[in-house]
Amino acid sequence: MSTDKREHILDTAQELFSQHGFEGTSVRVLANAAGVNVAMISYYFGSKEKLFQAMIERRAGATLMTLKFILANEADSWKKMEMVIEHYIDKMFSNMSFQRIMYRELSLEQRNWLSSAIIDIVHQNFKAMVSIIEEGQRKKSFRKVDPELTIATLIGTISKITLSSELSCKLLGDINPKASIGDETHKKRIKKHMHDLLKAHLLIPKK
Amino acid sequence: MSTDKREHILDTAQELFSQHGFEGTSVRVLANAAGVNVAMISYYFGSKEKLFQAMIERRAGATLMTLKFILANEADSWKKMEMVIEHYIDKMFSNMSFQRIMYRELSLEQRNWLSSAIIDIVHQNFKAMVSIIEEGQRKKSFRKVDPELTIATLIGTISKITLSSELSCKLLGDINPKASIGDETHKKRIKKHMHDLLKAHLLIPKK
DNA sequence: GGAAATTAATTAAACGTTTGTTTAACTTTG
DNA sequence: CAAAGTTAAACAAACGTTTAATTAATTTCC
Repeated sequence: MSTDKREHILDTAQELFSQHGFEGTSVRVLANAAGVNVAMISYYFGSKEKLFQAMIERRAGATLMTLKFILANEADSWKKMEMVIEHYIDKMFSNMSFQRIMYRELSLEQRNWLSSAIIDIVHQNFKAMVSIIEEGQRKKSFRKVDPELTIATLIGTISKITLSSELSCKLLGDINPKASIGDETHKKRIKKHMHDLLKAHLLIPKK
Repeated sequence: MSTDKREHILDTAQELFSQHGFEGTSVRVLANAAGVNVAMISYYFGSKEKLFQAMIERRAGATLMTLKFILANEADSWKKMEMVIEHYIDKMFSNMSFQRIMYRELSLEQRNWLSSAIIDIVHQNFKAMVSIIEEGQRKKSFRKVDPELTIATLIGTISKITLSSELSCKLLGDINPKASIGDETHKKRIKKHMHDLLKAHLLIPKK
């Protein structure tokens, strides 16, 4: 079984699931888009649901590694936080279709076995980020903010923008609709906003 | 046609669409859950899709009125902002199932006619909130923050938490899983966080 | 005011599609 | 020449919707 073709089916599936949802994507349309016979999906993956699982598992967990690397760093807490902002926004923007699928799946109460798996991954990332804030608070360089909700703000703001390009473009006052979201200008703007926001929120102002 | 029964079908639809999505909810299951015959859905609403539209239109636009009321207030900008935080969080928590459907729909590229309608509503709310920040900046009581992204943070943080109760409970370190999210303790905690966050972000610290 | 006529509401069954999956025959590959 | 890959066709089950028959409610008329 050629790995290329398998990967190509997974790529197509990710794109279509992101656009139309799992239930909204038929295996026939999917196979057509990937340029393979319908039977190949069962042949390669066993079933549509197992294809979905394979697609998730391919990408999941990739974020955690970089986070642990940042965490192990010698830098002070705010420097770490800056690195997390930078890294997390890059990650989200380069993985938009996958992020959409993941968060949509979490908001559904179908396929609970999958939700639990996703929650585990998200939870690990979340804890890693929270620990940076807690460290900063122990070192008295961060204020006594709500650590969990502060991270929820970071993640929530970014996924809000990532989730619907069409909406975001309109809200952020953009002219050209589809193309622009996720481009460098936007990314920079969001990075600056998150940086300013968390700086004002976390850092104790110097006298 | 009894309005009660129509409303009851819409209630059931909202609950099931919220849990399993539009494509994931069959008209038979829906009719069964509502305790009516399958044919009644076509009879009352014309089609499954028109039922969906009716369900959206029933709730949409309700937020805007209160916002305009706050906007027309005599209070200073920060007071207005505090009112928005209070009102918006209450609204989101009392309408969780509907919010899930709305944001899920926005992240899909199905039914574009509906997405546009939803975007219009969200956009109006969004603009109203942005205008408060811009007013505060004109009056020199708010800092030169990014107005659009600041509102995106407010909305994003809350919908992040509203979207998946299961995840939120785990992330916010809760013991009992389903029941607690959306209760008063949580709501207060989120309100305090948003209040502190936006205060630090928006207000110019006194010398 | 009550029987008759008319309209509205409700039902079970059937409709034609589309769904995900499997089969069996065929082709390519090592 | 056996194993793996690929195909079109067929599978049963589920889908949204419609039909035709029946019951309930409302209106009409004397």
